[in-house]
Amino acid sequence: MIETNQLRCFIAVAEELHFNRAALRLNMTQPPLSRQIQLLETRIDCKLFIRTSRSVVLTEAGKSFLNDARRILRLLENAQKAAKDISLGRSGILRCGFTAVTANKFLPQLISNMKADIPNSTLDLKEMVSLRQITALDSGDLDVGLLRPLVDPRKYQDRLVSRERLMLAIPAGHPLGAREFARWRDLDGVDFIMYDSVESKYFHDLLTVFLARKHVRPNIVQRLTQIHSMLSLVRAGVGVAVVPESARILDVADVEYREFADQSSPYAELFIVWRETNQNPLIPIVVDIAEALLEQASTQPVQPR
Amino acid sequence: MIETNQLRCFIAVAEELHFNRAALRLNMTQPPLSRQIQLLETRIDCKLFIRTSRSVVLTEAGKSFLNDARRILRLLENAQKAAKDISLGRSGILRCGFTAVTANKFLPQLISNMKADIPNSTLDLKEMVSLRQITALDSGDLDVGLLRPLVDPRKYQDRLVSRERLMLAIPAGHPLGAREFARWRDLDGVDFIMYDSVESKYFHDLLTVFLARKHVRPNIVQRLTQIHSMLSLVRAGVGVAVVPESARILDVADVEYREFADQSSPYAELFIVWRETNQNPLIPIVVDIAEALLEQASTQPVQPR
DNA sequence: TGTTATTGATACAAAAAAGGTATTAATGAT
DNA sequence: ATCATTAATACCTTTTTTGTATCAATAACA
Repeated sequence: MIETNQLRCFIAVAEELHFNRAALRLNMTQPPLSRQIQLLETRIDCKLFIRTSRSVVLTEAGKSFLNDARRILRLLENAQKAAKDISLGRSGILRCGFTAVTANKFLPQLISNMKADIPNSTLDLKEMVSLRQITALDSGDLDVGLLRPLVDPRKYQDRLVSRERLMLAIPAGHPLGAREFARWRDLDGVDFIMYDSVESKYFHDLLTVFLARKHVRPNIVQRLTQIHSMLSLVRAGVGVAVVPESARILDVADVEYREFADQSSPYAELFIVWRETNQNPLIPIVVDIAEALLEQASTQPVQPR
Repeated sequence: MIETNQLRCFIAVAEELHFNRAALRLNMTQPPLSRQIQLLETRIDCKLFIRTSRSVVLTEAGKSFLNDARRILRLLENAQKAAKDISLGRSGILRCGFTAVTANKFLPQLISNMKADIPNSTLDLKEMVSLRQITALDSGDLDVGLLRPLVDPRKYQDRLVSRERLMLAIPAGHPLGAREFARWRDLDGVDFIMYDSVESKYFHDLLTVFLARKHVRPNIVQRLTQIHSMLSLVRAGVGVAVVPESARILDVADVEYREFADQSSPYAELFIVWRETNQNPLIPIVVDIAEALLEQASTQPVQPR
């Protein structure tokens, strides 16, 4: 069976294309190196180098194997480091799902706080819609998810980690900008850019329910998924939109924001969710960090740049 | 440094959670297995198992390392297999130059036979004129070339892979279409579409030499490079042309073809060419396949669609 | 509570593998 | 034709791994 030492020998020779220099680099002499390479070649049962007594070149098979050998050694080092870090309780890898909206404000903060508190930890981030995150939690592809509230509490633990006000986004100079605070009833009949009912189900439902309760019927001119696209249309004067506060970070020119005066205005909530059975020691740590962010956020509102 | 053998030992113990059973599975005795695991633990510098003298359990670090160890061994096996496959020519990349005319008939057959015989192989096709292919073979940019005979036999290996008759292409209703077989002498003074002397040097020289020997002087009204363009002009009634049999595949409407009665009529030959020093294991295989196509072709002439 | 059976660790000798030195064989350069 | 370079081979030494015998710890059971 192939040993990693042979991989190291092979990589050295492949990089130097010279047995003597390679041996020097490996702190050994040339003959045993030659034999290690021969051994390797008999084990995988194919020539890796073409040697004339004057030069050494990689075969096609050798090139392929060089790639793989490098990758394998890299993986081995990572595995080693990961195991040690875990044993020191210091870190490890946390696979974390997130939804596109999260990326605006919450995620950057989470990442930087994670780095500060647990320097050796790795957040393995994967963007996926809330529902997909749930299945990934089940299959073990994710350790935690950052998603909108739609979770079956029997199987999952969750904590609220972000709670943002919704704001009115209007093009500069729009009549609704005259007031310092927006009023919901003013949206009645106004050209309005709405969330897609499938792709952005959470925001769609949130707004639809709230508008219906307020008996306000804006004139929906477009349905979109990406908040960024919505703001572009707002800027173009297609209509107004209601977006979470963190959308300000996108910093779209010529778009202004107004808070709603009405204190009953809905919040967009974000939860961190994980399976109770998942033993990853980073989970309680990241949950703490994420919860701490909620408190920070409530005292320090988003400012436009 | 960690050796793959230690990974195998570790996986066995992690799966059996029992040193004796694991040792049995590894065809060894328990004491050396214990020491291998200890060695592994000192090398990655963390405990992988919690052993009471009665039971063995994985630590968190051990669980992480088990995942990685399995993945690494799997990768190693795949790497081994991939390298061997390439060396056997069961997979890999063959960079193959071809001339535009080749693409009509020969190349599609070659590609489909390659796919059938060596499913994992990739033909990396690059269209270039014969001369350019030669320089590309020298520089190592190509493994094989499909080109017209103009090769210095000292540096290259070559094999004939295609041999086609030239045919007369005429617009429907042209007087020369009256006969079932064309005669070269009938071309004397006839409006004729000729090959470009530079870009289509091979066909140009072939025809020029042959016509001169027959003392036939057609009236050359146009010089072109692309056979397809020539046939378009034939169709438009600009003149007649002499094209390789495989041009029929282009299936230009209102153009008819006549074989030459004269058995001495020239052939258009195609060779597969490679450098003897090129070790790509796919070369002998593709050469075989290409040669086999010649035999097929000689018994099965091109039919118009 | 004492005995036994089970199980991983340790000690030491034997075997295998890897490494080192000296030399050979092949070949490009002079 | 000779020399220099370079990978392979032969042979010996050192290191590593393995196996046998045994120990130490402990759970099971009488």
